[in-house]
Amino acid sequence: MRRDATLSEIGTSPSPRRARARRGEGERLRSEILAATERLLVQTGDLEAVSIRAVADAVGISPPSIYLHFADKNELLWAVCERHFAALDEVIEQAAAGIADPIESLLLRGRAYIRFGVENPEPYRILFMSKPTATPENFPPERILQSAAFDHLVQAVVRAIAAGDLAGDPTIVSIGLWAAVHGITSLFISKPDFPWPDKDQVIDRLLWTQIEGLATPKARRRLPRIEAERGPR
Amino acid sequence: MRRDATLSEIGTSPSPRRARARRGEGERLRSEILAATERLLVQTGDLEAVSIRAVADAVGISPPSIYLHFADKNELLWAVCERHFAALDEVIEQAAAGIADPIESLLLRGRAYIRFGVENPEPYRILFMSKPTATPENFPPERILQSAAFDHLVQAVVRAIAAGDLAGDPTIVSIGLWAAVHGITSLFISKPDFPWPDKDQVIDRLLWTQIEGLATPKARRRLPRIEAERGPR
DNA sequence: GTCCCTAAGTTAGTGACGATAGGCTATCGC
DNA sequence: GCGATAGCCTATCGTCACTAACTTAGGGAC
Repeated sequence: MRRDATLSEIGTSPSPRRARARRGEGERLRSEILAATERLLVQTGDLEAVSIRAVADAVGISPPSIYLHFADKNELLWAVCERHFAALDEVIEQAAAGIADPIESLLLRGRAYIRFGVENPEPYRILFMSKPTATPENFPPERILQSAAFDHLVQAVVRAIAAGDLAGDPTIVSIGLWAAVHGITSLFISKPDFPWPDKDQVIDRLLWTQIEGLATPKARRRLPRIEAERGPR
Repeated sequence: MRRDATLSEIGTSPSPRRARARRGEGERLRSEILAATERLLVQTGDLEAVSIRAVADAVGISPPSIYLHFADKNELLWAVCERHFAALDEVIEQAAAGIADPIESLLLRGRAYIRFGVENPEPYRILFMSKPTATPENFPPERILQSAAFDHLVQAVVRAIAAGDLAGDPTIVSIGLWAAVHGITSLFISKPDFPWPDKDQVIDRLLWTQIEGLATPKARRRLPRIEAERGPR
């Protein structure tokens, strides 16, 4: 629990005392703080290394200056992770781009989601595993529902339903898919030292189970072909 | 981030200075600390309210006395949550007790798991959503695999496979089921203010999707009957 | 009864943390 | 050249987990 990594030990240079911004350029500091925070968060891979003091030192300013641009530490962290949230949408869309088959699309989306989470554990943890009290007011939970990422998932499900491949309420189906991929992602993040069997095998089995469980009989007949193209069932 | 609830505000009486234990009864304090910590954790429902100072005050001792029995705060917290881990196994076994049908058993187990997690959010968070670095040495990740709870799940899956209802590797199937129920549980815990559709409906759809995705064609024919008895698909 | 050992705690303090109150200073319009 | 103010800083608070060193009370030996 005690902090055991001092600032110098985590590789941040001891702050060459940043030059003061010119008049009218006060907002420049805001983006410098954001950049430094993101760097600290991703490089150390440890939220605890991202203290207000550490960020201030990385930027080359005094700790209180951060509060000129962010109400508190949570707002700063969520401002950083909001970019990751947008990036999550992008990598998913990219993974599913050009895929006509609705079932294939959902499979590839799931793989991309899990991959992104595992590769960005600390942002993922803040976005989806933090305490409700830690979410600032400008990032209320309903923003997830209204987000591009969630909307794109629902749209993909709607297309699958329209094609006769899936049945049910699009929102509830989407939440189920989200829960499944979030479940394995968060377990991988929280228990990296768990004696996992082959992780790709675990992921594939989970995704195929979801898809097979959701698919209509008509779509189910198509699954072996998709499996042959896109990975094991 | 700043502490905003003082000790007096969370209902702990201001410590009547506990009587010193007699010789040879030093271990009594250990269980008193455990009990007080659990009470604080469950009553406040907030890990941040459980500080070493708060626990010490609740017991009626000075903070350093806790370190006579626990190496650090994490060890204390995990010692408390280990009981919850055992309790999780019990409620699941109780939920599935007397259920002969392997598929029905898995369904009821899933419901019990989710229910337990949602009803004990802070212990669940510590056990399954905390940082890897926060797990003390006497609770390594492989203990989950060796635990009664996980073993009982695998056994239930093995029985289902033996009955011809499921197919595949028992461990991987079990992990998939775990991931699914953990996913929705942890989302409910992290995002209580998310505009969820009816939560029971979400749970049922997720569980039925898993079961339908895992079931063999033979077992699949039995599902409508189970659905009629045990809740919607 | 008294001595002394040791179990069972305490007091005092360290350095980090998030956050706040209030002060200083360089720049820009005039 | 000068005042206003944007853009920061110094000093400090209260809390945190944790440690070092001290004290006190109980019980056996004599």
